[in-house]
Amino acid sequence: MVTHKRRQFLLDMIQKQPCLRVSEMAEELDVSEGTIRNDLNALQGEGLVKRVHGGAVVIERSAIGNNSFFTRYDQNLDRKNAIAREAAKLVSDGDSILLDASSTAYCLACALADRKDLRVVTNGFNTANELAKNNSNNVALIGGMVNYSSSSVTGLLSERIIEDLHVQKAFLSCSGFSLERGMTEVHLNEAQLKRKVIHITDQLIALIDSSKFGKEDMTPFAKLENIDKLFTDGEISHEWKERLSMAGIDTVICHHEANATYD
Amino acid sequence: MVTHKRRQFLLDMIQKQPCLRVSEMAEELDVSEGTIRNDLNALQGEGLVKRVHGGAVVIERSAIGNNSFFTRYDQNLDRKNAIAREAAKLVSDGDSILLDASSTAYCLACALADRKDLRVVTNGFNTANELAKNNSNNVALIGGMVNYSSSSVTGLLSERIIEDLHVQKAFLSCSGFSLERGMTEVHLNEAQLKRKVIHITDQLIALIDSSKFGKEDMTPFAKLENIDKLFTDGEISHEWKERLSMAGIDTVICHHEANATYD
DNA sequence: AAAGTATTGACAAGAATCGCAAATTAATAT
DNA sequence: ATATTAATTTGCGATTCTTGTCAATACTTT
Repeated sequence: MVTHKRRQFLLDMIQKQPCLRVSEMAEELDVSEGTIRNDLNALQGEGLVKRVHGGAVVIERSAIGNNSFFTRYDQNLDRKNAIAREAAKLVSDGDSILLDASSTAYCLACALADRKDLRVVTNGFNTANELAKNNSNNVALIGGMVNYSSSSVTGLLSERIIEDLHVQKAFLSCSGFSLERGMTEVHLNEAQLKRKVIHITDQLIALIDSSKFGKEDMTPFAKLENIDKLFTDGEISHEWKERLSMAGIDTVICHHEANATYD
Repeated sequence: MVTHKRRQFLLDMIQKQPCLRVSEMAEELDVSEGTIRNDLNALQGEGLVKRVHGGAVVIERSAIGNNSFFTRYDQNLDRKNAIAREAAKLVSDGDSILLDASSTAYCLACALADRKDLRVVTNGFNTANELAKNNSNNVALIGGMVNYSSSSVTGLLSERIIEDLHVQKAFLSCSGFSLERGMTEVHLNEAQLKRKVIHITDQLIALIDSSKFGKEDMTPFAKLENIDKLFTDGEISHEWKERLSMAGIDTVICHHEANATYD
């Protein structure tokens, strides 16, 4: 309770005066610097601020669309950020990568803010926009039919373009995952696009938060053997951990460092 | 934080006064020149500035702050809305139309909110998003390289896709207009895209607010005889009204509230 | 063209800050 | 009252930032 209040207060402080040192905040609130650091990291986990050396800055939410993308984005944000943080380690300056239109991929895009000279292909508006903020990056948005609710494009135009591209790493999410059918997707269009992606990437990296395991949706697009690396979060069950291991899938479990706050 | 804040501040300084020496900045901010150099190099790494001997210049003035699309959008909003309101009358349910990424086209998109079953092609994020809110519409976003500052896509991908499409009406804006060179555009990419558009549309409808008349920018993309109809606002000078009339251009003057006058 | 001045990147020393993990304290449940 | 869990503090090695120095490079002036 006290901690929650303090964090709200911190948010206010940062908003009003964005050049505070950790030490100043610690003194102001009469707690140790370590606590402030914990708070700042927790707030970062919730996607409310971005840490910078010496403090934190408020995050300005992308201008495009106050639609349902961000409601999806808010769900399980900590898990997604944990996954994004780990997955980001696979990307170096100058890499060519592909991201889908999922909110997890958007988190990854945010986590790549300090990379340079990336060549990015994506079909997500917000992801494209986020990465295009950095002028050294080269961001290609795949064309196609616009889906307002997911802020993405799919369809024939997209698929034909994809065929002519090639990337080192493709980061794909899915709406369901099972050992039998691999990665599955609710929407046919999305799945078709992702199928094509598999053919034009050196590595397929799956970003699958723990809630997706055991669900099977309409359209499968990637079998287990297509997956080069799988990132998931710490909430995954022991059973599934076991199964993935047995299936020989290179799995990374991403724990979020900052514990969830409660009211 | 101090360092992040300082770098933001540096960006501002450079933007406002692009020929500052490192030594001046160092004194102004009360840090060593080495620090300024580090900052400048870091900002260059983020693709925000380009180093030059003695200082740095901004890469793209507009890309620094928040998404500049909406700052452009706010300028002369009345005029744009007047134009959009009139131009919208040309569009009926079920039409296939093309809109560019300009803020005027975005106004038009907003004015088309109550149309149904439109088939739309555009290269502007916000325009696409606005029209895709209506589920009965079919909105295609042209793929290509993302330009953050204008929230649009251009480039080779876009151009190839355009060639395979066809629309009844294309609504294009421009950054300059003269009788000799017709519609001109500051950015080469934009102009190239628009040139292609002319070939795949039955009608070209020009949306040109009065501030553009008499300006000539780098790249021409449409001659007078390409223009089927021209919409502008009431602030246009008598001279230009005369000239357009003499040139035989079908012009519509759009007044803020009252009805438009037709010549 | 040569001399003179300014600016540069690179490096190293020192300071500030960071993340991590273990220890301590507070809160809550048994 | 005691055990358990969450929150905070503390200490320490690692990292990042700042600054000053210095040789190399780029501009200016003569």
